[in-house]
Amino acid sequence: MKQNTAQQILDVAQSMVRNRGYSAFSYADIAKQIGIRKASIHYHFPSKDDLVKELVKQYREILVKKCFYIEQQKITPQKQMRQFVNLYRDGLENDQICLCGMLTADFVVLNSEIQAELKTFFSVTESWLTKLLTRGNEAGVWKCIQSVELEAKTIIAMLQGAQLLARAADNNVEAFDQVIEELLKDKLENN
Amino acid sequence: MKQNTAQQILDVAQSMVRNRGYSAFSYADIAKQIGIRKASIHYHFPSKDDLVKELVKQYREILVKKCFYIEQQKITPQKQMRQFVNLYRDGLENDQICLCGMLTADFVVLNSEIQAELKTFFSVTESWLTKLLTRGNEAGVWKCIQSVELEAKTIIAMLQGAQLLARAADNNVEAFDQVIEELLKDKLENN
DNA sequence: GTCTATACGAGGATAGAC
DNA sequence: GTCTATCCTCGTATAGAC
Repeated sequence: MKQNTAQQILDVAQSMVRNRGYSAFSYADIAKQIGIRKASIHYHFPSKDDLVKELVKQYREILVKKCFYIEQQKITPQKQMRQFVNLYRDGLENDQICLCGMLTADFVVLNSEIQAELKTFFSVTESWLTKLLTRGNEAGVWKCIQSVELEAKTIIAMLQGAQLLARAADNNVEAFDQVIEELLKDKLENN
Repeated sequence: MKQNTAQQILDVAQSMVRNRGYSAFSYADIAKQIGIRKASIHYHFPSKDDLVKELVKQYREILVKKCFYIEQQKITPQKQMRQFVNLYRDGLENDQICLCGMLTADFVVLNSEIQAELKTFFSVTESWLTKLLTRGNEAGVWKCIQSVELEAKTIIAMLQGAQLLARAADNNVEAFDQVIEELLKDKLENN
């Protein structure tokens, strides 16, 4: 049951960043929550930037795995879209918005390596969505009027925006749901 | 040409918050940029929370005025929608996202008074958009399938999300434009 | 209103013992 | 790997002179 300290640090840090952003969490916060000392965290992640960079990288890699899992299921594109949306929705259920959405707000404050990780995150997500939309198009279930790439970008913007709105309504998941259903009504079916 | 110090502080602070968020700007930053001392800022705004609360309040009031101005023009609903969208777009041109979008990311860190100001911001914006959509509906230019309130909420989510995406692409206004045109193509016409 | 001076704690980070 | 101790800077805030 017990995992190694580095991963414990990453887990706690992820939660904190998703709630407070880059500038408002500290090594002291993490140390307190885990029950170790600040210096121990510096052993695993020498600087805050090292930690956050690893955070984004891991977050992205796990998302890619989840997307791959969705992709290889033998279900309709609509159901795959639903599962994708649920990746974002699930976070909200625990009062957490997307790590990369949060950090994008802090974009100007971050060093260029972390910025690059964020760009990769959005690029990867967009590519995956583009593939999904293309499959749906070819199967004749959707008709993307313009380009699938643009449609993908739009869906990502929507997910991020809907999360923000939900947060401003005290993490009201229903607000998120309403917006998503409205915008994706032609692309979803019940799961 | 010279304005009073309090307003100068608010102006600089607004710019900083929209770029770095609540936790990553300081009185020292503002003081430096204006050319006064930290203590002088405390005279005008005793605490950081006082300053930010006033920031949001003023930002909202100015937005309301701009919306009122758009509303009373004798132009089509589509053109009014375009002007509304441009309120958000204009900020991006100067590498600034919406103050309230930024602060919503920091929502958990803020005190309840500031949170309330933010809620008011979204509530006011949503109401205004709802009115616009209703007028467009009644004039027969749009057909909002579901509720106009929901449609309004959706547009706001979209604007916030599109801004975030643009920021992650180094404040690429084109990314913002593409998403907006895609989503509002049936609700806009060229300005 | 603005300044200097200062208090006080927090934040990021390192050295060196265990 | 984790600890104690420590450094140094920054951030928020106040007191009191000008």
